[in-house]
Parts: sequence; C-alpha cells; structure tokens
Amino acid sequence: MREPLSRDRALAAAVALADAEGLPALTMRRLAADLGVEAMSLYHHLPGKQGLLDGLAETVVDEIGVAVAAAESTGTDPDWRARLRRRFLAARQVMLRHPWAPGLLASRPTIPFGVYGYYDAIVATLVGAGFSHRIAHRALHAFGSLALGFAQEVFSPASAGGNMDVDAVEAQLPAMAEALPHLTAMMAAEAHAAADPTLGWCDSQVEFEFTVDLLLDGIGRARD
Amino acid sequence: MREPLSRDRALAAAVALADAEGLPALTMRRLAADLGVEAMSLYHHLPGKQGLLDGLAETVVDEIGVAVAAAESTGTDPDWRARLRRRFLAARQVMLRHPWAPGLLASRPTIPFGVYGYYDAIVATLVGAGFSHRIAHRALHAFGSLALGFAQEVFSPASAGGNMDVDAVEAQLPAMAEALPHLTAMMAAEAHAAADPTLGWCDSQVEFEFTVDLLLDGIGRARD
DNA sequence: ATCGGCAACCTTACGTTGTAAGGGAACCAT
DNA sequence: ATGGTTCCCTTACAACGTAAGGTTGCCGAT
Repeated sequence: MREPLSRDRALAAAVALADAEGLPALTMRRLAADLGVEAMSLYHHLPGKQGLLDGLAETVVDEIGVAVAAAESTGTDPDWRARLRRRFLAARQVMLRHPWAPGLLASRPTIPFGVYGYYDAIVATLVGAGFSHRIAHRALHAFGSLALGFAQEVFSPASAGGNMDVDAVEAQLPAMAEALPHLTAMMAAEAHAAADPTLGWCDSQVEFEFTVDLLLDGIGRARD
Repeated sequence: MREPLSRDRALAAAVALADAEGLPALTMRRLAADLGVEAMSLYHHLPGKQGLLDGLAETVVDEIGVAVAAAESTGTDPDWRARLRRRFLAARQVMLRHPWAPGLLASRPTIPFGVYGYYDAIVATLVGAGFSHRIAHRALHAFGSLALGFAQEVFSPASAGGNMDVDAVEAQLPAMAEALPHLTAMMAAEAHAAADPTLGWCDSQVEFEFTVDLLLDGIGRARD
C-alpha cells in the first residue's frame, strides 16, 4: 500500500510537473495521475485549483526564503548594498530553477504569505542603513519583481508558460530589419540575442546584475 | 442587416469587454454574443483564441504607439531624459485605461509587432544622446516593463485579472503586524496603502515617476 | 466479535471552455 | 438561371474544474 496523499506530497508533485512540462500541463487530472490517484482525491488536501496554485506560489516563495537565508549566512557583510544584492541574486537562482514561477506569482490575485516576511527583511535592512520610511517604500516599488529574482521581460515572455518559437521570430527578422534600424544595429553590436538564454532572450546574469546595481546606486543616492 | 463582422470590429468589442469585465470574461462565446453572432463565426476573422489574444495585445501596443506619438508632438524637447520620460508616462496612461493589459502582455508567448518599433524609437533616442549600443541595450532591460507603462507589482497583482480582495488582506493584517515590524512601521508612516489605488495598492503616479527618474538618472550616469 | 464512525479515495455527472466539420443562405459575376 | 464565394450557423467533441455521493478499510469502543 502506498503512503497516504498529503498536501505536501501533492505540492511537491505539482512543482515537479510544472518544472518538467510547464504550468499549462499542471491540471488536476494530470497531477492526480502523477500521484497515482484520481482527480477528485486532491480535493481532500487542496481547496481546488486556485488553492493548488496558491500553494505552489507559497512553495516557491518559501524556497526563496531558504535560499536567501543560506546566502545571508555565508557572509556577515554589514554593507546594505551587498546584503540586498545577495538577496536578489539568491532569489534569482530559485526562479531559474522554476521558470514558471514569475508568471505564476504575477497571476495570483493574492500575495503569498512569505512575501511579506521577505519584504519586511528588506525594509529592515534599508531602515537599518539610515533610509527613511518614505525612501524605503519607494525603493520597494522601484525594485519591483527584481527583489524576487526576476525581471519583467517584455522581450521574452517565454517564462510565462510555454517556450517561445525562436525560429518564427528569426524568420521575420530580416523583414523588420530595415524598419527598425536602431534596434537592428544594437542587436548586431550586442550579438548575444540568441546565445545565453537563461530566463529569456537576453535576460542573462549580466543584465540582471546591471539593473540591480543601477537601482541600488539610485536609491543610495536618493537617501542622501 | 447588420454590417459584416470583421477583425477590427471583433477586436474592438474584445477590448470593450475586457475593459468592462476583465480578461477572464473574454470567452469566444461571450465575445460572439456581444457582437450578436455565434461563437464559431469569429474563426472566420481570427485564428482562434490565441489569435484573439495576440490581436488584443497588438491593439494595446498600437494604442500606446498613438499615445506616445501624440505626447511626442506636444513638445520638441531635445533632452533625452524628458523625451523618454514623456514616452513612459504616455504609455502608462494607456495601461491605466486597460488594467488587463499588463497581464496579457506578460502572458503572451510572442511579442506584439508594434513593440519592436516602440523599442527602436527608444534606442534611437538613446543613441542620439550619445549612448553606446551596450548601454542602450542594458537600459532597455533595466527599463523593462516601465517602458510600456507598467511596473511589475508583486504587491498588487490585481492588474492581472480579477480584483484583489482588500478586505481579506485587511483582516489578517493585525495578525501579521507583530511578525512584520518594519513593514508595519513603514506602512503606518506612509499610510496611503489603501488610498490612491490606480494600478494596485500603492502604484501611484508618484511611485512610477520616482522609479522612472531613478532609472533615467542611473543610465545617464552609466553613459559617462 | 461486532458495530459505528471516520478518513481516504473513487465513480459519476454537469457546466463551461476552445474548436473541428459541415450545412445553408445571400450575393455576385457569368 | 447557375456556379462560386463569402459569411454565418448548427452540431459535436474533448478537456477542463468540480459538485454529489458511493466504496473501502482501519479504528477504538462496546
């Protein structure tokens, strides 16, 4: 006899399924099948599909929590910039493991509980570094999704579920080239558009860190 | 006899429906009903639901295009900062009219065509102001969704579809207060959490402009 | 040993979604 | 008048989330 189903077992299977085949593949019937169980059995442990997705979001946020805690414990750097930077980069590692997570978090109508704790720690760091509440508040907004490890990449919404059809875009590129001289020139100069696709087209580690540093510099200046 | 259906008429009705009742209400049958037509008739003008959503995204982006063009023509300010700022704020006005647009754009697996033109103009402005292609590229990533008029607000995903249940959050706030001292203190000091909800909790014009200025300052410094 | 109760799980069924397949009516050029 | 084209409708199906109720097997109490 198999061990009884449980919320945790269901959520773990859901994460695995989403990792392997994407969020759209996560259906009640499919998840139940993966667990060797009938669809309706899930309802004894999860309050419906929305509850499942909420649980998924919660799981990811918790995973960010432990990743950040681990990163925090490596160095006791008192510099607020370094501390926040480490947090954001640690969060990003989690997002890289779960490409569906950004889209999921953005789609949830309710905020996973752990996010509040995460943001509280950020505010604590800022206030402890001499920031006013006002600037801290604006900093939170300015960070936006970066604090959780992902950038809203309009250029590469592949993270939002399915994979983008690179070939299709590539095919119509020549046609657009002459209509978009500056973009074309920039892409030619930066020719890593197709290479290095981690969370999307160009969302490489370099871009992410550049933006983080830009923002940290900015709010640091806003404090003074 | 009513005038024949058309792609444009369908898209216009889709925008109106999404504006009035949100993206989830936009179903093929419902849209057809609004047009006084049967669901399958839409397939003669639109390639399925995905095609409809693509068309919707395209429509919004085009709307941003005209809004930006209008804003651009008001002043011939040669300052790149002012020009970009005006663009972003104009784009934001469009997003405020269509709260579902950010979520839609983020969920689309393919990039609406007009976005390329929009970004090309941004690059043109930057390069014209002496930016290297490298910095221009990073600037695009740093701007992220801000260039299109919205911020990835993890604090207020109400824009992603339904409305957030403010009361429910309000109810559990006291319980979290002691666990989140810094967040609580900040919210008390900034007590406009519930007030001024344009695109969400705190995403007011002020926050948006603050972030825009932060980024423009930052990339300006990165150029030098 | 028997019974009641209680989980956990399954079976069936319904409404809603997107959409494939084909039918019919109006128009238009020949 | 006729054949084709365009536009729209009718019917049907598979997949989804889930409401309602049935079945199994274990438990402690009698």
